[in-house]
Amino acid sequence: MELSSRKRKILGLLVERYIKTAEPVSSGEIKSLYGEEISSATIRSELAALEELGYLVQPHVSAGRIPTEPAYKLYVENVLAGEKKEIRVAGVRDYLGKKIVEIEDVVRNTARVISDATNYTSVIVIKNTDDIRIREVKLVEVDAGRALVVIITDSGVIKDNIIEIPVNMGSGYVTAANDVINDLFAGKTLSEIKSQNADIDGEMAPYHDIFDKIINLLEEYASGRHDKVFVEGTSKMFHHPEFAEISTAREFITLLDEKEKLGELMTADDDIELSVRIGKPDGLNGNCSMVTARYSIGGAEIGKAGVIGPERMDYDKVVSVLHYIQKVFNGEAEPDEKEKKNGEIRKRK
Amino acid sequence: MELSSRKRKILGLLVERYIKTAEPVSSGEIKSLYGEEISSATIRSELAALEELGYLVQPHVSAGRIPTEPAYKLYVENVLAGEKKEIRVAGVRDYLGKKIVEIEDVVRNTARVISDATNYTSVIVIKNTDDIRIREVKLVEVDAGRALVVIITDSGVIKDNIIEIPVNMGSGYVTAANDVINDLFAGKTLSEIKSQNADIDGEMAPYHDIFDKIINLLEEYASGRHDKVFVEGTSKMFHHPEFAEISTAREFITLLDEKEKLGELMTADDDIELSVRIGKPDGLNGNCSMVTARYSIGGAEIGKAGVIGPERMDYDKVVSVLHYIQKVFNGEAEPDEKEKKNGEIRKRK
DNA sequence: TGTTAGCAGTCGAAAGGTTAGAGTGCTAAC
DNA sequence: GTTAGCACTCTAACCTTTCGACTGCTAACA
Repeated sequence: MELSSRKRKILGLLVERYIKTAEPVSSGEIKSLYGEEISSATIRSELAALEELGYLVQPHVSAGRIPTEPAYKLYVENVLAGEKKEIRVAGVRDYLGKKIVEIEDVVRNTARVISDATNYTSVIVIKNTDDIRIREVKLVEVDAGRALVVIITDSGVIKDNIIEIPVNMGSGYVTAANDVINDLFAGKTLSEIKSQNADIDGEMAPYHDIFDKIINLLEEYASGRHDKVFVEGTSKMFHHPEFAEISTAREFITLLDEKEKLGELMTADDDIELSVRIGKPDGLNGNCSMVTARYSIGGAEIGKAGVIGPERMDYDKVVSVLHYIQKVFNGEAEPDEKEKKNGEIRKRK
Repeated sequence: MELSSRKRKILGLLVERYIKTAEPVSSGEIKSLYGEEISSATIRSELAALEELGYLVQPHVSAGRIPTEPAYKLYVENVLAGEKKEIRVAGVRDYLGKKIVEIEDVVRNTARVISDATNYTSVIVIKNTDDIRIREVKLVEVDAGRALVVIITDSGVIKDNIIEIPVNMGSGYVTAANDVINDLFAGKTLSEIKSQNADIDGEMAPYHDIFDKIINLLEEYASGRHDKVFVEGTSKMFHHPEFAEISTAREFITLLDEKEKLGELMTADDDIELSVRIGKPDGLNGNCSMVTARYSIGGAEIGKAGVIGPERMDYDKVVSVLHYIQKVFNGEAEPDEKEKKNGEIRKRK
């Protein structure tokens, strides 16, 4: 059912007001925000109607009204449909332009910037790419027909695996295999190696079996890896009155503490470029909301960045900030004046 | 001034009791804990004396007493001097024995185990080892006399550095330099490379200058890196009544949020094997304590693991747990029965 | 039919008052 | 030096009262 335009206006004002003050909004307040001349009694009857429709509730009879979940949803629809506010977040490029880059630092800094700009807790998930890079492979014969495999990758070590090897292949077989295999794997990513697969027949044939087994190990390893979750600005929650109650704060911190669960929550709406989830995203008990954005560097999707905060969240601001960060990472945002000067160098990435 | 043995006993009982209940302890309670026959009036006069000496305070006149900082310090001295409780923490070896190991996972798991075993928030710092491993060095001539250097290390990329190169060295000079330099650096750690320094005269001489410049870049990079800080079990703080007040909780979370500061705090007492700091460790306002232990793997010091909690902390348990973890990492702890079975394989690390 | 002023009614938050009980310090006796 | 006894203090919990913020309703008006 469509709302009358006056109802929509009143509801919009009320939501915005409540986002700002966190206090129930009275008919009088709306009257003074309304612009045109209108009596509070008229507003009261509209409010009563909106309450009937489920958009508002009263904490108690002698209080103003506060928005419900559907009201926020309606509000966010408008925010997303309208022009995005032009927000420029200072400091993002400072570290992106730096000469020395550690990926973790970039992520941590970005999370911090988002948190500082929005004043909410920010979460970034780096999706587990299963393209691991192999540094070294070692084969050690332990007894006839069995060899120990140790694989050193960029992110860790795969050890203590025994594989079967062909017997009766002569004394130098394992050391030879070690060299061949290591040549095939070292410095490459798993997908690069797999695409070589076709080429390794011919003289490599005797090692084909071992090759396959190691690929299996790597794939098992890749599937067991999990996304990395970064949280910044946890203490920001205390800036918002909904977390003044210790029990609410506890629930919130507990969620942030369970990184795996949090990661799943973040990556749930994976097909949506910019997703807003309002109220109890499954597993979150307090009335919280999450806004998450996919982000990619140079076209490749890296993961998700987002914000978690109270249902009464400044969606407009949060959406704008996340949108801006997205653009910066995609290289779409125009640089600031002062940045233009040394743009030539900075563009190299 | 030495305390009489009765005073010491009473103070010890009171501290232990308070650690358990978090409530002011009355003379009557101590009477019932005391063992021998003694009247509460006698205890009261002893308590009054201990208060005079600064070991106790009363929240108000009709309440029992709670220990002060000096009282905890005295108590901890006894804990550290006495035999460490034999604590065995389940699950530590589970992941240490795993076939697939990512360093971050080990750290995160360890932190989680410490937190779960102690019921406090746990912090682990991995000290920045300045022994970076270089994966690849690229030299690209940009114009006469200048080349762009890109260094790829295990932990990140050093880019956008322009160095001066000798002119008039012929057309192939930079590409040749690129190969030589890359051979010298790739796959080695910074300290390994530096120890090669002497050997690179002779035919390498023309590249010596570039070599030095790259070493400089790497050293600058190494000095700019910082320790990695892992926090687990933040929500555990809510299990303790001192954090029921929102302001205390906020201070605590804020500290945990500032990772750099936290890292500094953790690594402050770096010469002490197992350090206990009680009450306001500089920068911590709430009355908190930290217990930290150095830990090493295979002799090499890796960093620090510790626990942060209220001043009223179960020091005995925390010290025992950290001590046990230390032993496990040093390979000193005896394996459990069931672990002995597949010990041969597990010992390889 | 929609809008408005006026007014009675409701409810929470703040302030003040009372009570019960826990624990002390002091005193006097042993 | 130790102890029983007792008066005293102070908090936490509970009640009561008051104040004022808003509302819903009613009746009048355009």
